[in-house]
Amino acid sequence: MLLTRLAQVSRQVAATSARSRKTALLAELFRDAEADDVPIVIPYLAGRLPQGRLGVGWKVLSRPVPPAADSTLTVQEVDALLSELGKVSGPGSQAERARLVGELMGAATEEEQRFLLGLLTGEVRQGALDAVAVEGLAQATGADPAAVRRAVMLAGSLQTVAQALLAEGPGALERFRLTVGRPVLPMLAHSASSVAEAVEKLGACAVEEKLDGIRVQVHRDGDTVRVHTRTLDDITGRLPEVTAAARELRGERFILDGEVISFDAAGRPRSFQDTAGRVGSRTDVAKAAGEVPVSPVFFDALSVDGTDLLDLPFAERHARLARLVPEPMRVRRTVVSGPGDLAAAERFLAETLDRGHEGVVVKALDAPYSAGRRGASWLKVKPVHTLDLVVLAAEWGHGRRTGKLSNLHLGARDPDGGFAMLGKTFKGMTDAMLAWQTERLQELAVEDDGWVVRVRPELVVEIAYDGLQRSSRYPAGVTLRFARVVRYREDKRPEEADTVEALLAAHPEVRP
DNA sequence: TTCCGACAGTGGGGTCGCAAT
DNA sequence: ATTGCGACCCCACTATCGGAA
Repeated sequence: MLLTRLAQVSRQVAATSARSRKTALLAELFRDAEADDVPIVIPYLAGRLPQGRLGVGWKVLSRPVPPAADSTLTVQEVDALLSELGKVSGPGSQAERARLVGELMGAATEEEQRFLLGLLTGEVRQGALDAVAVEGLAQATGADPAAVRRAVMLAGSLQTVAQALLAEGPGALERFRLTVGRPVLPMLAHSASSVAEAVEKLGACAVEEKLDGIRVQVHRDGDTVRVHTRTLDDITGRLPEVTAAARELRGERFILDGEVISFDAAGRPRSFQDTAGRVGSRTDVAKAAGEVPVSPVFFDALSVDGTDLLDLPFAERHARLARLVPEPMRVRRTVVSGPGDLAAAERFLAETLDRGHEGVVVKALDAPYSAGRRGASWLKVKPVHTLDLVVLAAEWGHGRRTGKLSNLHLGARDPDGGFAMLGKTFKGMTDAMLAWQTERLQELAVEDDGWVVRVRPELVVEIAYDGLQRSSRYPAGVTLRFARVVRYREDKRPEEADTVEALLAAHPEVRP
């Protein structure tokens, strides 16, 4: 199949807002794909490369290459070249990657270049990713969409399911069952603003501590243990403690879901930055493990001794987990019967925060494990802090925010009477707020370099955030975690904004 | 007819590893 | 030795579509 066909469909998909139309366009393309093209066409139209990321970013891609006049590239040729690109390493590799990218782009028409650019940066922006591709695949093969979705979650891969489905038809879906050793997409949580709201929604539920570490899925089959992240990357080699812990358990075959986190000598959780740095270390794992040891803490069991537990209610899955995993290796929890039992849930949250954790996850006791979904039956509750900060500058937005001032630079008052930048945010704004702030900030503008618009520090904005973290980038030595706009405070003057000093005093556990 | 679940988009900060300087 | 880039951890929030209620 020619690349131009994919580029055209991608453009058409982007041009329509109706999901049903997007699905139909993808289905038509998938039907036409030859068997050899399927493993390439499917991921491409889901906005991903089958090879994963290739070490090519904006630096290389921003160099313009004159487009070809005619469409001659086949998807096979593109795939072969990108596979080659992925193998390049060592001295001179940046130049070699740039050369290969230049070769590819030079053979592509303007429309094809745009499509390839989206694929290589992971930003196709066609309003359709995996979920719409799955729907299109079901339509193309006449399979039940829910069955296809489930197979994709269990296989952890759209491409594998697509190949089987297009080659063999809907019967092939049977093959994709939960298998020890093959990672499945993990279940995710929604947010709730309070424990009361969460318990009200869920009724009988477990309230579990939420650890601020790295999500892991641990598979053990006899002596073989594999550890995967939320995106199913294999990180077994970086976490010898987890492998050892899994081997100690009194079960030969299982899949467990949990979090990896580092505790200090006093048993308090280390900061997310410390845990993440440890888990990210690959070159000298033994040294990293000596300095920042990590522990697995589990909260769910997907499979035990060959039995698939996914469709069992959480209460039963947890009972199996408790039989397999001793207490210190399980998340602390309390079970409440419903809104009448709210006090117990609130008390548990307070204790969890006292122990230094992030918050809690409230889970319905009767819910199955919804692999790959952001199920409404898990609700996380974290305390939210707010500050009144001053807008120092704003950046012009992209995509649907083109022409709008979007990303705000936020400052707190510093001791010299000026403002210290604490970070940026683009979150929390409605379209109306975007329009309003674009107008208002341009009135305050003192400089516009086409990217950042600096403004007189006069506009006060209320910002919600999850906590402070160390920063080497910002002048106060700290930055806000997950900052988002709550509302503008036109009733406040910049002299009334919060100070760096007060912020640091509110978070004694973080020292710049 | 209205409501709500699921998705995609719009980007944030830190840290590590690697190659270039 | 330092710097810059890319990958990958963590993530919040809004708009929109289309099926459920």
